[in-house]
Amino acid sequence: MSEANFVNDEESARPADEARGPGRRLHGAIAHKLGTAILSGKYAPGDILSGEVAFAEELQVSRSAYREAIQVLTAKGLVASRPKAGTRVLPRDRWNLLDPEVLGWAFAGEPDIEFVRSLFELRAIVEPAAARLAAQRRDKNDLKVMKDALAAMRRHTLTTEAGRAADRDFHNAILQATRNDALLVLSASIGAAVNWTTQFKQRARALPRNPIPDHVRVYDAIAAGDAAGAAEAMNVLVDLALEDTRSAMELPVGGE
Amino acid sequence: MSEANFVNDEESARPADEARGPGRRLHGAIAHKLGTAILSGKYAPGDILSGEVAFAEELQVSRSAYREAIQVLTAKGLVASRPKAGTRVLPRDRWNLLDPEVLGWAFAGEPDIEFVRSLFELRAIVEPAAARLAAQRRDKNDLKVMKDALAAMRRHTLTTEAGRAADRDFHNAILQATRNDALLVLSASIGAAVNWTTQFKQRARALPRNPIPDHVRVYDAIAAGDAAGAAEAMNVLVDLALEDTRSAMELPVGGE
DNA sequence: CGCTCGGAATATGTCGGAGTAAATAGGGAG
DNA sequence: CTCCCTATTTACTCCGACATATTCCGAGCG
Repeated sequence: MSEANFVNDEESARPADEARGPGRRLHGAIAHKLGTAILSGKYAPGDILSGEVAFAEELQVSRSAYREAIQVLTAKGLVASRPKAGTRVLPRDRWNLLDPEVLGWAFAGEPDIEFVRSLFELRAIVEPAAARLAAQRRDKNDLKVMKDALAAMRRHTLTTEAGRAADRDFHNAILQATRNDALLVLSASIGAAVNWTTQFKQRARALPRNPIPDHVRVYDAIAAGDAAGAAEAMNVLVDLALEDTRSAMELPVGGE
Repeated sequence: MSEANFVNDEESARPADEARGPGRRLHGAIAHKLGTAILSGKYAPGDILSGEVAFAEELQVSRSAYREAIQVLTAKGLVASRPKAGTRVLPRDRWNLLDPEVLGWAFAGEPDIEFVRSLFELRAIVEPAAARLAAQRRDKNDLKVMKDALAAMRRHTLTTEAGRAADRDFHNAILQATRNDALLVLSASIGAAVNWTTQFKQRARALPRNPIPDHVRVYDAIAAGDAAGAAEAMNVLVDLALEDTRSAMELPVGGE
């Protein structure tokens, strides 16, 4: 129906250089620009973003556009505004790091290694438990989605974007099968970690293991309703991914 | 520097006692009103919020105020707006349920039992693992914060707001000690679940166990650096809280 | 009778200005 | 010399108007 693609995900995809023109979602572009600047450390916590008028003039946009962007950042816990005091960057523990858009900003430039480590620890904690719940609660449709994702992973390799998307879909289907809304919100964070794994391994030219069999083991346990087996299989999968990524991270990022 | 306490958050610290008070900014009040309406199910996913002008007239505010509120909801993934098509409520899996403000909206009215269950499952998954990491990484300051929180829990009972705040502080300190930013973001969600536990048990007049000894066991294990013991002790703590809440939830909410 | 193209209506996105609250600096009193 | 009160400056918050993009509907054509 027409409601299917109502959500336009391609917002904030273009830089703000064309701010003057009839761009779409001007404040989205500003928010992207400021968000990446904050996440990359260009603005440190406690720093002040000089006033509305200064920024609006610098970016050649009206104050409203800048203001709406600030509103977005405020809603995500990145900044706080007060009269006379200006807009300040909040300390990191206020940031909503699991917000999909914030994650995108974090991975837009060179993501912080410590943050990637945090994400992998989150995976190692959440995904085995999620696989356990999924084994108990999955229905036929969940299994079909997982099976299709596995097939897509086999068809395209992990070297293609389609393959990585299938990988994310597989992990997402497990979270969906837990019937837990709070866990489902983590899908963006876990997807980012999964994506980072494959992309990083590819960059480091270290693709020592074929991850498909490990995924199949997880699927089989979930399909069989084997909760303990699913948790253990997922544990193995995450541990291997963590190990590969950790060994790859020791090397300098730019291999060439 | 003197910039330390710039973040006087009088909006995220209070749970829901000042729900109707327009103490915040105007657009914040609108966002609260609309957010609670969406979270309570008054607006179902896919529903359209009639145009800006209609709402602005209905609420007796200007379009900008309404618009900024919509911007906040959009940033939290609750709604999406397109020209001519109006503003629609997104499906639940897009909502950022772990956002502190969204959580506050969810608990403002009668929270959904299924959602509370999801939050408790999240606790059961994350907190033992967090205690394990905390036992390995905590420093003296972390232990001091936990000890102070325990003392405050003893001084005030769980029946007072101060006591509940101390309870949340204790669990928060554990997350802080994990040195994991991704886990730290979950503090709001876990704090909401913790708060709900004590408040609900109080309402149901079922306070069968003194939770302090369980907390002390967790603290001792973390202080001793006993990772496995900390995880197990936290496991017991969460299981008991879950059991108590589950048995209380069977009863009708209004005990009188 | 069905499809396509074009115009009009409508809701969103954007802009600049007025009002208000807060922090700082300066002056006066103790 | 120190402390408190007040006035000014500053920057956010709110408001109404304009521009623009998208959708719906109708007319014309095949």
